[in-house]
Amino acid sequence: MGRDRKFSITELYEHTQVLLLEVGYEAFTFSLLAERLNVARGTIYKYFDNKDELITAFMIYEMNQFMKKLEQIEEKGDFEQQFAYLMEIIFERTEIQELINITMQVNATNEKAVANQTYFKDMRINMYTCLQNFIRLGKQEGKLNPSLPDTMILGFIFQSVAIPNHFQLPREKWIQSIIEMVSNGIRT
Amino acid sequence: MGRDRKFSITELYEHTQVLLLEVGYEAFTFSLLAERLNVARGTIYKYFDNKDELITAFMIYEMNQFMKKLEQIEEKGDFEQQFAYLMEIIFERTEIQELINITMQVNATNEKAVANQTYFKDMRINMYTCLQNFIRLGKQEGKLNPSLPDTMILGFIFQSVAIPNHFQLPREKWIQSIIEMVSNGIRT
DNA sequence: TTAATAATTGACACATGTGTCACTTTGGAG
DNA sequence: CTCCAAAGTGACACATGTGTCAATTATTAA
Repeated sequence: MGRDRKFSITELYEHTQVLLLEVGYEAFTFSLLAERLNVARGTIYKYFDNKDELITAFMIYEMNQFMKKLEQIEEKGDFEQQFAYLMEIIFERTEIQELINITMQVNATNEKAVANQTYFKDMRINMYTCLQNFIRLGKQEGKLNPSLPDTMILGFIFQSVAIPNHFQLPREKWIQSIIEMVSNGIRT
Repeated sequence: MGRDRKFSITELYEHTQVLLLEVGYEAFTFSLLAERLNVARGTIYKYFDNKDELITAFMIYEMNQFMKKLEQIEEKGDFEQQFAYLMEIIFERTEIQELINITMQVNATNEKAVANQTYFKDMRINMYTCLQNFIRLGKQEGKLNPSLPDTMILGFIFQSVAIPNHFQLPREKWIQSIIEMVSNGIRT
């Protein structure tokens, strides 16, 4: 029994994402979020004790979505196909990298938030180790430079989506240039 | 006449930088800065009307420092020497990129801050155009991939310093890997 | 020593965010 | 229809940041 909810947790997460990208971690408030959800601020406290707990929980949700996609990489055949797939899902969610940076700003003190953050950090490690297979495959197939540390290769790939497009190149040209640079660098 | 100042603008900028990198844009306050400078908060208002004006002024100062170094690139001879020099000064000040991202968060309303921000954005454009010669030289010498847009190459170079070093590789190895990846990509 | 001047201080009034909680609303079970 | 539990509300007390300004302090020219 009990009355119907005015919003689902999924809806809450969606607005959280939009707001976080709009205003950043520090300026994100329960007041703002409540306004977007058309509920009283107090309502949100029924679900999350505070901002840090909410944001860390949101990021776990977000990372899970991404991991589901990421895990499919193993079914994609050889290195070339896996590489193409990885770039595809990264550019499908260019905001993930930014959200991760925002989440890194969280300095949790609340117990649940600390637990969430620890869990979230483990997920990042998991992501890297999950992709180690992909890197290893690339090196085995002689496609990746074996002298580069695996983690640096991964960091490089994920960082590349953050390259600014100040001069308003068409998105397709932008993506294509990045993939070319990640693959072969800037030199001839 | 008049009494001696308790701090110079340069000192103020130094503490501003440290604080901005420590706590980020939103959490940066005059209270915090005043504490670091061992003065009353009110004192800072004699020099800057508010946080946005201070941060934008600081970034102009910071960019000027960097530009002084950057402009020397033309005296460095051929493309290879210029490239080495550019990477050297970028890694000498890895924080510049982060500070630029922080400054991008400023949403100035105050008149002086808006003017500063406009000026700051012009400086970035200047930096890019100043480096266009460098890119052009590289392409002329047949060292840079001519199919890549100049601005993308520059964005790629500057973005690369932000690659995280989560797994604590020694700094030298980290820098060396980045330069290798920027130059030749991750593939063999 | 004193007057002029500039730097500094700290209290004040205001604004915004936080976490809590007694109270209200809603909807289904009986 | 009545009652209960879950969901939602909004006011309260508190905390922290902002911008201002009259008063205080330090320095030096005369």
